[in-house]
Amino acid sequence: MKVRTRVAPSPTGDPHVGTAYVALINYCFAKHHGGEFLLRIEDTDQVRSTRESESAILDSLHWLGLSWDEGPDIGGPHGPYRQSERSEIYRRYVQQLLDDGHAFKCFCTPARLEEMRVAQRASGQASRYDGLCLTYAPDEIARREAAGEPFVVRMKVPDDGVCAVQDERRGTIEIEWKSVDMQVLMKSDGLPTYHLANVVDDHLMEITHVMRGEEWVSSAPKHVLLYRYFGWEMPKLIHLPLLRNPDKSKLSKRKNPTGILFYQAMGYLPGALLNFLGLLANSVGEGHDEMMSLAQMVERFALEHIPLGGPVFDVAKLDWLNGRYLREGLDREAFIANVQAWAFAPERLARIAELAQPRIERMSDLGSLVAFFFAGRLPITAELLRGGKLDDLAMRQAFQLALWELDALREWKVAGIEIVLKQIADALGKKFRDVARPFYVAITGSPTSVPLYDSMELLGRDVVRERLRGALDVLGAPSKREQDEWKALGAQRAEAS
RNA sequence: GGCCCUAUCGUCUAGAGGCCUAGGACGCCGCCCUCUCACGGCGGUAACGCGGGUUCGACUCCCGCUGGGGCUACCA
Repeated sequence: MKVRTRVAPSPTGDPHVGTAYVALINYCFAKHHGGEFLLRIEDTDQVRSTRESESAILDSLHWLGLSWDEGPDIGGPHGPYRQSERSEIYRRYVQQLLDDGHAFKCFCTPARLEEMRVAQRASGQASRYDGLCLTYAPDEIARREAAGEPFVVRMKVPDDGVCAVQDERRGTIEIEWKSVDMQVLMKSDGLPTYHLANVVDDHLMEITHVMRGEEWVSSAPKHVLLYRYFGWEMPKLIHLPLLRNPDKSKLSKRKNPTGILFYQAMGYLPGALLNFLGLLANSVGEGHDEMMSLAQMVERFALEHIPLGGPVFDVAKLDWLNGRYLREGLDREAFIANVQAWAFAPERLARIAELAQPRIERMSDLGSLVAFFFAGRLPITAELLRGGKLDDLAMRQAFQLALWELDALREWKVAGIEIVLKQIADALGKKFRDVARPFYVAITGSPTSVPLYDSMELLGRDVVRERLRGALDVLGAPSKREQDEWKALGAQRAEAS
């Protein structure tokens, strides 16, 4: 049987290096065995999923040099490849489970469920649906449904015994059924949850090997059970380690740049980033050069060399590799072409020109005026930040608030950025003019520069986040306690507006 | 709190009972090259978390502890 793997990102934010990591492993494994690799979009979360995010993810993976045999952009024989377009399929399978008595309708309110969980936790129990709606007679269920009560569909889960999950890399993982929750399979909006959609799609798309993040280990029994209920053959399971921050916690943008777009903006070469992820995905044997192409990674790929412990994303090593790509991997022409594409892409250059042209008297003024567009972290000093009217506390609060609110921004555009910064001034009870100054310093490196919002938009969310974090570090990163207090500032603002 | 995963230099890792006085890569330090810097070359620093077993022998197998991580949603 032909090996078929997939990567199934959820389009709920900026493209993440973790997605690329999982995609790379799935790609290498499939291609190493002469199989197929496909991409599926898991956008069943209507609230958080966006089309912008989806295309950003696809673009990023393409930029890295990854390609797929089937996917939402290119189609294929098992489509559609976007879960939001497969609702009818899931509805049918949910109905089948209902008919077979493997699932049931649940009318419990969020409040009741919350109360139940609090009680369970207090008594040292695993959090698990207590089965109330399982006790209703058919006519009771029909009555509630007819009355228009919202409901979800949950899967039935055995009360006793253990579920043996077979992981091709980790061996057998045993989890007691009583610690497995009666998972919601279909939300009250009629859309499936991950668990149902994932199992149905993997089966229909003939996936043979599911290689996914370690965070899914604990819900694997639910998937095993669903395959059993449907009478389908289980694909092989391989749980991949999670990439980590230097402090070993799960890689997060709060602590580290996690966006593929960030590495793009910083001038890393796609091959270098992909190569680096490959180093974390599959150890290179001694005597082999660590610098390798995708084809070489495919060639050398071995399941048993996937690490089990979560590797720290070590930017220093990425930097070294990228340096080699820059000086060994490119001839003079290619180097120039890359620099041109990175720094002087036509639209970007046009925007920068628009900002700079009115503000210069000699073309030689250009360098210092717009240099910050072509830099990573800026060498900001506390003295420079302190030149305005805000004291350290106010500046730190402003930066921290900005970090939070800017992350929550759906669209990274001038308009949204402006609103966020103005609201921060309000929340702090300061004049916007005074609040703006430290932002100019943090973002552009100078209190006087080209317009701030445009600069921020052009720089991109990830680079802005890094610079704000850098400025905050210079003044002193807020303590846990300060952060808790400051969160209220943001909340008050939200209520007021 | 409950359940699960995991554990070799600061970091990524090799190691599948004797080949280990534990190897490689990044980082760091030193030397060389050199108009500076970088590159490059050479050398150095640095690890088997702890305690019990099993065995003639354990970094390698088993158990416990500890550390780290994940999950615990009508998010994925």
